[in-house]
Amino acid sequence: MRGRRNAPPILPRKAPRQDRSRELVEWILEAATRILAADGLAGLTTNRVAAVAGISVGSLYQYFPNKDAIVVALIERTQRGVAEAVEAVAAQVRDAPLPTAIAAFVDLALHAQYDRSTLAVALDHEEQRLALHIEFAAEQRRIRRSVADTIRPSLRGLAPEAVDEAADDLHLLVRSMVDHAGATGVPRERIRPRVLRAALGYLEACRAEVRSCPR
Amino acid sequence: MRGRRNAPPILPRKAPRQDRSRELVEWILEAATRILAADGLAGLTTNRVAAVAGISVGSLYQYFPNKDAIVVALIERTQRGVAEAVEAVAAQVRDAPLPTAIAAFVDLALHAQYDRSTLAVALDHEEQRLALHIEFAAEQRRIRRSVADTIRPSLRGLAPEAVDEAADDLHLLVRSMVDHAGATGVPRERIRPRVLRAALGYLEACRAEVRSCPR
DNA sequence: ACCTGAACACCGTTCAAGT
DNA sequence: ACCTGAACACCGTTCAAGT
Repeated sequence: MRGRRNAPPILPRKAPRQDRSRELVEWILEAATRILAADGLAGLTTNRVAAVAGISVGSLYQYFPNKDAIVVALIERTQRGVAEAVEAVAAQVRDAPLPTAIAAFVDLALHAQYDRSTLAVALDHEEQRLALHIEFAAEQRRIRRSVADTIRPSLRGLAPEAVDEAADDLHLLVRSMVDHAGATGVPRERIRPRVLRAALGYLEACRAEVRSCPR
Repeated sequence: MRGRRNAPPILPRKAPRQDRSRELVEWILEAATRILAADGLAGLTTNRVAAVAGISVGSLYQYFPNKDAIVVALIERTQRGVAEAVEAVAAQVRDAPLPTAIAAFVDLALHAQYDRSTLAVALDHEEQRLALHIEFAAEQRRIRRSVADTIRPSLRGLAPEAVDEAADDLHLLVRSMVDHAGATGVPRERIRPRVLRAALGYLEACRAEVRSCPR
């Protein structure tokens, strides 16, 4: 477990119980969102967030222990949206053949990568950096479950944990390829077949393994 | 081509032609290496680098236009080592069957991820951030060529550019899975078979494509 | 009890002054 | 021509002073 030592407190300082507090947190996140969308990470300073939110820096620090905590909160919010989208796709392709279902997931990833704002791109990078210090486990599990449910019928005979692992691998594989393509300027229609090949190839390899040593 | 606008000058300010200059650059990089190894990215400040290198900050800025340029230089140096290792492996498995060859590449990646210093981990993260502003193209091409040479015999009938793409995909896929496993604490022997499955599955999917529509 | 914002510590970068 | 390091601008974070 590398990189987990000395983890600074990154979570929100206190759960905003009162309405006013909740509102304040909302203002802060809204301000951060607007700044990120306009100027990216370079423009995001705590003083600017406070100014745009219409409060003082001191107040900001009452709700977030440091700057990263603001970014983490935004990432969590974004990830919730991603998890919901994945669940929606999973529901839609419940009875579709595997290649169709996988294609739907891949297209969702492509959409997320190619049709999105500076904001989302900036958050994506921070997510990778912060992932070493904090776990975005809850949303990760929702995504895993949706993918696992989708591929399970095709992997009959595989241990449940193996299906979960396959779902995680598939998720990572698709996301890595799509992210990298987007970052290096490979056009969407050029990367799509390659991602599909990787995803379906991986699943086919899993099936071959089941066939060769069934349980 | 996202993220390439406003690219600040990140390359070394001047090629150190004289011996003394070359020595200075060497001192700077050595100091940076030592600091990164000891304290990670958080400890890397230009003033500290200068102090450890035994020069003044001003001199440092004569050879590197900014802090990132130092990190980029270190990354390039590291990548040269990686490219050499890949080439060595490729030469070793030249006549081995495909699964053996792929396993050798995967083991190289596993070794790089699991048996390395704080320094390498820190550089890895910076590489992903800086990749948006600068291309580490030369070493990338060397790696691509080695992998492409290795898989080409198994992909007879595929267009040359398609083989290169497959090599890039394979590289990315292996590296992403291994990096992620290392970062989340998945033990090496648990991730190994999954990476092999992904890599070989992808290649098998490529071969299936060739068979279904030969040229 | 909570908000304010000047102040602190620190960092990347510059540039007038030296040699 | 090249090096030096104080100084500048700026940023994250704190805390004494207010209400």
